[in-house]
Amino acid sequence: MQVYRHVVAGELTHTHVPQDGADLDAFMDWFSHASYRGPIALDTETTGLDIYSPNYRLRTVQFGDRDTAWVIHWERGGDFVESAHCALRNGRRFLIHNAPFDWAVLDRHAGVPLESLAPRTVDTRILAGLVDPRQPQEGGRGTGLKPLSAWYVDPGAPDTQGDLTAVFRSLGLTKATGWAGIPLDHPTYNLYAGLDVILTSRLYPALLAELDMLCVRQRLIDYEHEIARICAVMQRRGMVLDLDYTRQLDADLQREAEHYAEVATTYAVGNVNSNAQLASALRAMGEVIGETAETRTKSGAPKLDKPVLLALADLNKDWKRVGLREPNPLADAVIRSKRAAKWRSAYTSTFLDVADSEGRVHPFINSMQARTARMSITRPALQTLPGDEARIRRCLLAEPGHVIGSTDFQAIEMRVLAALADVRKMKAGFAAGEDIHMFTARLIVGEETTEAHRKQFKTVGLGKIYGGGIPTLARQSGASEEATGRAVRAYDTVYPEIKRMSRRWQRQARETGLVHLSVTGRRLPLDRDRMYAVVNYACQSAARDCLGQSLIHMEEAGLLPYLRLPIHDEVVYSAPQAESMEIAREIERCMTFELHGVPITADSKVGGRSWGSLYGADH
DNA sequence: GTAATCACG
DNA sequence: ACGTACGTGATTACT
Repeated sequence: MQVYRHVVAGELTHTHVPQDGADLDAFMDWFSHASYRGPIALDTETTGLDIYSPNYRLRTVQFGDRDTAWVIHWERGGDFVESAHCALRNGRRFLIHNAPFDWAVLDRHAGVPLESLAPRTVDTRILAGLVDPRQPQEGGRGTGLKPLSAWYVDPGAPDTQGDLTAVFRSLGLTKATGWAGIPLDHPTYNLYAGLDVILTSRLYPALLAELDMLCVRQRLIDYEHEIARICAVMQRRGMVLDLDYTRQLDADLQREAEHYAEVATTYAVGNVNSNAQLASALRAMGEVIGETAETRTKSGAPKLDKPVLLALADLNKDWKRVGLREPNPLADAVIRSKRAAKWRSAYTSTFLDVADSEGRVHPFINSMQARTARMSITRPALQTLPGDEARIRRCLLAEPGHVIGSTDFQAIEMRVLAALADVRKMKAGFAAGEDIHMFTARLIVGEETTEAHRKQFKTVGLGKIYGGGIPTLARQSGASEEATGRAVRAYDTVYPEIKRMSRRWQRQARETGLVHLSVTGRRLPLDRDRMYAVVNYACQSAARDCLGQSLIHMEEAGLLPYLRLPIHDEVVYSAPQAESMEIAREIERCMTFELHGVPITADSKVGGRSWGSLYGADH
């Protein structure tokens, strides 16, 4: 038996690394008596993050409590696999920090279905996020194992991941190759593998005590674990990639990027991503850029973003000729080259990189990422695919014989605002089934309300949710500050409860440590200099919890196998063509309920085989 | 690492 | 006292 000793918070800990059958028997003996010591921490070390690539390997599985860890070398196969497998399947409850990752690894590479593991998992990352969702750079304690261990367990706890990258370098490996290349018996690798479970184990009682002290309800903790599990099922299912189309588009975009980059070089811009080169070249052509404060960035450089370049190229935001000026050919070439290169690197190339051997992408869904617990999707970032044309979304398909559907909440944040701030007239509008922005416009303008009025008050409503001021709203809408000011004052007159509730929430937060307690009991920390953001946080998090509750309804209704992605106020799914309308109706039903007397409603679109069929020119 | 940029709700 | 646009992921240039 290899044993490593390490002092954690002044106490000696032991990390055991079994070398033979007798050592594994000792592990099983420890494991079978571990029930006296509460839930066991569980972790894995693997060859990297590309869980779905064909040469991915599970290297070790670690188990531990507050002073003892066992690092089982899964990679050695035979009895090592047998022992770890036996422990994993024995029905015991486990603590995992960031469980969705280990669920996915163990489901795919250890034959432990997430249906078996997830219901007996407590995720310490979820617990930490319910205490304080902020990252260290936002003034929080973070939700990573390292910052949390430093806060709750031992300020001197090693940065097990960070320190290992230094070890990788000393072995001639990199961050990318180290996890796969480090020898299985490397002492630091094994010690740190063990420390991860020891730290997780020690985090647990500290977080439980904190949650208890803060009166965070168990119902919320359970709810988040269910949502995490549902999202893990969606990740495991993944989404079909149209490989031929994606390869073709990737090549087309590469040609497009290179062609326009070539054009840019004829204007002395050798690198279209260098704004310094671009600024001097545009000035040499006689263009006026960065002359006023508004046309410069924070650091004083001339602003050269998409709106600026589109205007120079005489294009509107739909990339159509305006006819206001002679198009600047350099600006035109640079935006086209940059867009093609970005679409390729962010989308098509990533799709091809992360696809599994069957051509499916399995995006990582972080079910409580933002401060408001909004979800995020990465590898690839499927929440941020271009919506103005369908080319990128066409890469993603429904299953064979299925079609893509999308059901979204209708104006969810406005409804949530009406419900939470108890906005009397707004609630009446929703209760009457009205289009809320038209309803508002009619309340203020009267009979002669036009589509332009609707648009104006929609902007004001969005401004209320974001906490925007008159100058920002005016800039957004293009209207004058006078007109915008009048519209905002009229809005405040018909819906006075919003401002009142904002002040009340801010006052309450000042009395309770700058934390707003959401309608679901979630703790939303506020920044002292941005207290006005409480309205946004309350609405955004309540809207997120509406989606979370809907996902739970959908699972209960047997719809989880169809679900593919949660996108803030929308779910995307793949449904058998013949039943697609019925499934869409069922999903709508799962997204329909009341919140404080305000109807929350949903609306579906059902398309063809590709996600792109719901977007752009195809639609 | 920070800033700038661009993609989304 | 007043007013403040919110939340993400990803890439690239530059220090």
